[in-house]
Amino acid sequence: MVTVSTLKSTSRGYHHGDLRSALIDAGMNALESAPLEDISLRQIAREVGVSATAVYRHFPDKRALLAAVAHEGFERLGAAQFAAAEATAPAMRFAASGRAYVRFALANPALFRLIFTYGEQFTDDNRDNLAARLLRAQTTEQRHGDPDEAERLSLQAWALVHGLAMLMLDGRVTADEALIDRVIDPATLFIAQPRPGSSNEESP
Amino acid sequence: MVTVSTLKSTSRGYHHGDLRSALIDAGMNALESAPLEDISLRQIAREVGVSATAVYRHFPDKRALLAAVAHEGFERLGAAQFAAAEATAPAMRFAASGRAYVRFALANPALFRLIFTYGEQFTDDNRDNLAARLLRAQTTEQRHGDPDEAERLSLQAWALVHGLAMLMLDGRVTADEALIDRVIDPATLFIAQPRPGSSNEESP
DNA sequence: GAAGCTATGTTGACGTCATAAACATTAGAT
DNA sequence: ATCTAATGTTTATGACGTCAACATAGCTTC
Repeated sequence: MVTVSTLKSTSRGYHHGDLRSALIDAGMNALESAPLEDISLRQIAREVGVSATAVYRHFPDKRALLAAVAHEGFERLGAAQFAAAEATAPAMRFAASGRAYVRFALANPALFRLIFTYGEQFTDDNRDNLAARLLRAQTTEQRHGDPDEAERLSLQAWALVHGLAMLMLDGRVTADEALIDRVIDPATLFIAQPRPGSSNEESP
Repeated sequence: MVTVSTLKSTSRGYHHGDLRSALIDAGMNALESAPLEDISLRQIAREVGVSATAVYRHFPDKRALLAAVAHEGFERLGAAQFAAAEATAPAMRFAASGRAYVRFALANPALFRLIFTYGEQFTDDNRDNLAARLLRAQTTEQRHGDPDEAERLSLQAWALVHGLAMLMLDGRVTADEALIDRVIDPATLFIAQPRPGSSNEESP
């Protein structure tokens, strides 16, 4: 998190050294103490000790700066999930990385919102990041290699944890650790395989 | 949606007649053609044909005006879910109201975001609105009256559809009707009752 | 080394925003 | 009819994102 620019910032001059990284760091810091809508380009520039317009040498606009912060945040989210999975027994890893997702959101509310609000759209280039690979691997294993079912499970699992995180951030659901465990419960969620002939069983 | 104030607005004088409702209507309209972050108090006032500061006679600040719009939006979301459930065979109603939730979000992206960003916090007074009652009734039926399990299912179902809606709005998942059906699939979601002793069955 | 080019900063300005204070108008009660 | 409270307007303040014009300094090339 501390970059070359941070070290250089005490020592002068007209030129900063690594302003781009410093701006991203400052943006990340700002998000830790203020909600997303209060983050201003001018404030970030002030933090770094540079004029507001200097930002435009490195980013086309405010949105692009925040998108860079979001990118870094997304990496951290993936890393947090990965670490949680690694620290858990294999059979529980899927649920563990889901819980890590929600906990990350609660620990970094503004950053989490930023990731999904100002985040870059997914393209073939960036779709395959750490978190996505982890999810894909886990769901493929859960579905014993069936790619369609793994795809479905991926979406269901992602939607579930993302929705829970959002509802908790927005105060619609109490942000409580026990509640996270209760919602992300492998025993009550996501039937291992669709029961044969069960697709239309719902109609009377 | 068209209120008295809208009708009176052509025949105006110094006083507006029903400015409060007119501002809410104008806010609702604005959200249909602009993203949430572009909505300004001044623009809404301009739309109604009144000075920006007149708003403060009816709302303490911009946030309060938007909260009023959010309140109205939440009612509409609940009504959309209710209508979808009514138009569906009883056994499919739970899934139908979930799909309606996601479709409402896709049809009203800015309003949907507003509802959960600027929405009032839940209190004992307002927690029990139309959507909440519907969800509670449906989950209680699905769990044959077990209140704990109904509570859990409520959260799981809400988180799932909310997450799916958000991911689609944010462009992380393609906003596709078929995909909604695939994710909200009663056959692969939410085991009817937790299987006895199945908590640790996840390991291969 | 000196000269020049280019990357990287700064200054100042513009239009917009939310909001506050002081003032104007009008609808209703007396 | 007059008074008063509710409801709008004008004007002003400070912050914002962004643009255009200008300043500085680090690097390359001789």
